[in-house]
Amino acid sequence: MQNLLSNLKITLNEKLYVKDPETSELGRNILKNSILLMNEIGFEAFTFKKLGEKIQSNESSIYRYFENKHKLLVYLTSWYWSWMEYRMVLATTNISNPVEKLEKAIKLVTENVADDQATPHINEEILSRIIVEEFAKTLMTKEVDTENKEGFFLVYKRVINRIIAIIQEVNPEYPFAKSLASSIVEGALHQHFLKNHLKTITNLSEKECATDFYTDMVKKILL
Amino acid sequence: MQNLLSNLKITLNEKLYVKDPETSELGRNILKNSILLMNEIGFEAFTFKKLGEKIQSNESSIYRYFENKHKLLVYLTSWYWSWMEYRMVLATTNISNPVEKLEKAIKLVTENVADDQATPHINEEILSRIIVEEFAKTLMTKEVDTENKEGFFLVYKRVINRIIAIIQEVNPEYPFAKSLASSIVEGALHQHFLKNHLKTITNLSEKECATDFYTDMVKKILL
DNA sequence: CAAAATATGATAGTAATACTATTAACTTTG
DNA sequence: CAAAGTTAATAGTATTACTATCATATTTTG
Repeated sequence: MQNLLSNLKITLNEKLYVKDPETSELGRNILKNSILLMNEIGFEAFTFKKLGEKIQSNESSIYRYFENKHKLLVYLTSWYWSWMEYRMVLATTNISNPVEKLEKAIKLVTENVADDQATPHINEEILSRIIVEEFAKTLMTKEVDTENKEGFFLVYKRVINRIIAIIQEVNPEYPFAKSLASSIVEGALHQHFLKNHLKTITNLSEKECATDFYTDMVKKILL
Repeated sequence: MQNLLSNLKITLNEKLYVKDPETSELGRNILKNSILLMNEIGFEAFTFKKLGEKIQSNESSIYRYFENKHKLLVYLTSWYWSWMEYRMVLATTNISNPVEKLEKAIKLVTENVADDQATPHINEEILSRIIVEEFAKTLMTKEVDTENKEGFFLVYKRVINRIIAIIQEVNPEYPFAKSLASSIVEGALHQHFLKNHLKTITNLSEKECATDFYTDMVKKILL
């Protein structure tokens, strides 16, 4: 899988950037360090000026890659969901049993993420923390409808649509396949957030992941 | 119920405000119009200056009630959850059958909200839209742990704890009561968000609410 | 009812943010 | 080697998120 991944370039919606950050050293440096800095200080306190200082480059150079920090966040989260989709395809193709397929897909979107060595400039473990803490902010803006039309959230929706398809394979009679799939993906992030910050209203503890909760849920609902 | 509510003053954590907005005409005006303005232009574009213009008052006067717009949002969302808790208590006390109790609680947190005439300065219908679009932002900050310790999210957690207790009454063997309860409350908001903006990944349509989806889910999981 | 306390309004000012524009230096490529 | 493109450095603007001060209006209370 590492070999496969190292040949795969994750290509994202061109509207997300001014200049493709994967095509230059500075661009990859922006990606790498924006993940680190955003994880350290949070999206609100994150600025291109601070990032410039961190990578010993200039604010204005970063603006040549991304229009603003919102689009950078959408880029990073799209990258994550694209990587997730790739792994989901790998994990579920050639598995004939739909239940097993669903279990694998759920495991992927609910478990704790480890760094994938195949992408040296992206630390997936840290990126997944940003997804837990900040992903909702990419959607919750007044521009969500415009940006949705421009395809900013296509990758995210594609991941959910794959899960919807598997749910329908498992039980074609179930009437809420879409809501169930989106609940699992969003809900898993939320449970991880709660385990980090509001521990009293989740059953997940310290290093536990949300897989058991959602696997149990899905089986009881669909089987 | 309207009579009961008109005698009930919703009292919130004193750390959320500088001066209690419920104690003056200007304060109530700030609450009323911050809900309207935030719904119109969204939390990011919302400023105390714009609110001042809207209510024909001064920016600096608003700062005498709230330190910043984040705390105002936490105040408004706490108000909402407090109102929700009150209605939940009313709807579930004296009902002996736990399943029926759970159904009523789920209905409350998943259905579309209508304005409650008992509170003239708060439009609950519009406030509920702000909850759907902005609530996650009250939690997703770098200060969440400090603010949680200061009790900013107590009301929200209390609503969830009431649902946890009912779930445990219905099925004491179920091992994920906490995660299920928090999933329902957060998930319902998210499904409403999707129905407004990303319609393809939810089964809810136009004016539909999330009650059927979650009632079905909970019954299959717990019974 | 007068003095004191409090609430509000108006204005000014500051530091930081989120950019845009310009110019210069350096690097790559045809 | 000249042209084109990339990056760095600097400066500048409008807006935001406040803080401080002072005047005035209103309310409280002794």
